[in-house]
Amino acid sequence: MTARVTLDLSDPVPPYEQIRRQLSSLIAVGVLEPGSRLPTVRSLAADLGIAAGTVARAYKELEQSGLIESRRRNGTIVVGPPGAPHGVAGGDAAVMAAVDVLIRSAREAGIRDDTLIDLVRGRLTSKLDP
Amino acid sequence: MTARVTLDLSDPVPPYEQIRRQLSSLIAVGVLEPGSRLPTVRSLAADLGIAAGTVARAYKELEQSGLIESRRRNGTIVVGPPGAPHGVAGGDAAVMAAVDVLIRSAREAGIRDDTLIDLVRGRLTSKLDP
DNA sequence: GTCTTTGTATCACTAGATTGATACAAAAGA
DNA sequence: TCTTTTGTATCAATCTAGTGATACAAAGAC
Repeated sequence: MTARVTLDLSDPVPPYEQIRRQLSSLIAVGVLEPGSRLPTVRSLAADLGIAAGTVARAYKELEQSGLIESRRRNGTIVVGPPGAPHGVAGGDAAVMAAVDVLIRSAREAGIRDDTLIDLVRGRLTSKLDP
Repeated sequence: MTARVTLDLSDPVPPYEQIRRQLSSLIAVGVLEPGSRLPTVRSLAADLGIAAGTVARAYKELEQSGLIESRRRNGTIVVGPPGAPHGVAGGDAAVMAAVDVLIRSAREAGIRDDTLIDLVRGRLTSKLDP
């Protein structure tokens, strides 16, 4: 249960952000279910060969996003995604399906992955007002 | 036609990246159609109050993504998105529709915007092998 | 052929981000 | 109550990315 997070030091994305992204999407996908315990900051740091503070930073940001919850001495557990607070598991399934549809149609249209991300981002921000 | 790009200096995202993202999504959405002329690096830089090299960097990355094409003395024009090279306008419309469906279902599920981006990213990378 | 307008390349400076180390704080358990 | 295990805070060192300035190069206009 340790090796679900990987680091690529040649990636320009900094380690704490790699950790954050991977855990975020694992939680969003449902691989990490609410109640799951994450490794302690020290153990994950040791596994990855980095400082504990780096893992702590990733955890902190995930907590601010409402995906996990850290308590001293108790460790860190998954509480999200916050979308289906009443156990409505269908919500996330619908989102996942929508993601897959999007990716398939984007690939068919020949849109690059980076461009697709930009597209979603742009659409998200432009949907704030209306 | 100049003010379609905005800078937010308080945003941690650097200026060149803000420019890149905005133009990328404008092109992907179709607001900037193939053949459109982008402002010159100097004029856009002057409008935004930044150095020309900063705009040039954004343009360079967009060119590497295949979205625009720069020629000396000729300026820079939109050539993409590369998805519908034969004028199949329906391709991008399908992608746009998929994006909207995704955003709507994510909002209904209460998923944060940042988390949604992470989710799409994670799904994109995990879809490389299979 | 010259001039002017465009993008391109380079380079040093600065500012900020990231990290690792260390010390601190809380909370559970013996 | 003492100890241990966890997360948290801090802080300085390093490193890298981003920028602005300047000079260069190509290509069309005249």
